[in-house]
Amino acid sequence: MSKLTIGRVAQSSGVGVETVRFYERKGLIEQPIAQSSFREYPPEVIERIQFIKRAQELGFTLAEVGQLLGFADQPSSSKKEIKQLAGRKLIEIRHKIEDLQRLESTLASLHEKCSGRGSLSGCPIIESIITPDK
Amino acid sequence: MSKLTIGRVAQSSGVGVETVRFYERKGLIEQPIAQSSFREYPPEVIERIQFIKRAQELGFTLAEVGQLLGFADQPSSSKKEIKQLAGRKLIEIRHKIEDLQRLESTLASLHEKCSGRGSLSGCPIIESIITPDK
DNA sequence: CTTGACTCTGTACCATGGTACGGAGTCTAT
DNA sequence: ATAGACTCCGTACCATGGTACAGAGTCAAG
Repeated sequence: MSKLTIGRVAQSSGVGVETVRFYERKGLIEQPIAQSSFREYPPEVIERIQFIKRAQELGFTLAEVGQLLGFADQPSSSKKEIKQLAGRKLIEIRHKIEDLQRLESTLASLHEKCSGRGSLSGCPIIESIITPDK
Repeated sequence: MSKLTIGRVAQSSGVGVETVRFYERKGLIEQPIAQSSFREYPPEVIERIQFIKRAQELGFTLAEVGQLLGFADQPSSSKKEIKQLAGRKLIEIRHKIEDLQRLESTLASLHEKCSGRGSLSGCPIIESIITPDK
């Protein structure tokens, strides 16, 4: 039942004090009802912040983390909603990978073609930017 | 020798008027010396803007496009510098791909594991965010 | 009872790549 | 000569995920 100050919460969860307030403004953590004039957090808020951090690592934006938390907060939520959210994110990530792979192969072949010696004239990288063949 | 107004330049190169001025502020295109009180562009500026757009498509930031243009503008530049810039970008892109691939496999296995049916309890996606096993 | 550490609110700022707008000036065609 | 289209500059705004700071208030220890 020991209530935590924002500073302790921040330190325990590995973020800055400003970040905790930022998450509060974004609606990711509820502003606690305090007896005193300072915020008083229950210890669970630390796990909540770590949830946010890990969801971000999985590629979710803060807005999406908000949805995940919303589902997690409602006992009536269903796995279906979570699965759909994860599915959409998965598709997004796969698209991003494909885009980057195309980019990589274009840039890699240019990089390989460029001798790296001599003046600029005839540099395949510059040439291809000037006159793309796609 | 026909000088172009900013509106024509924007239209011909497929960007907005504000974007042309934005690129000027960023030093990507030089502010033209005008006889009149309006900017007067040589036709070459259209290719320059298209160069910017294509370099962006290759994954270069505007700051890097600025470097590329700086090299391209100096006849004394060497292929070496360009090749180095492209090489760094290539490494960056490959790192990004690897990060996303790790993400993809984590999320894909969670997505697969989740039945998508029933209440939230035991949803592997939520569970894994709460208790990551890595 | 005062000092120092902490917290409060509100706002501004960072990068990135633009977009939008107000109010004034200018240019062109009729 | 005047309407309408265009341009000027400076500044503010968009999203994203925070970070920083000013000036005031609060709290605990000595």
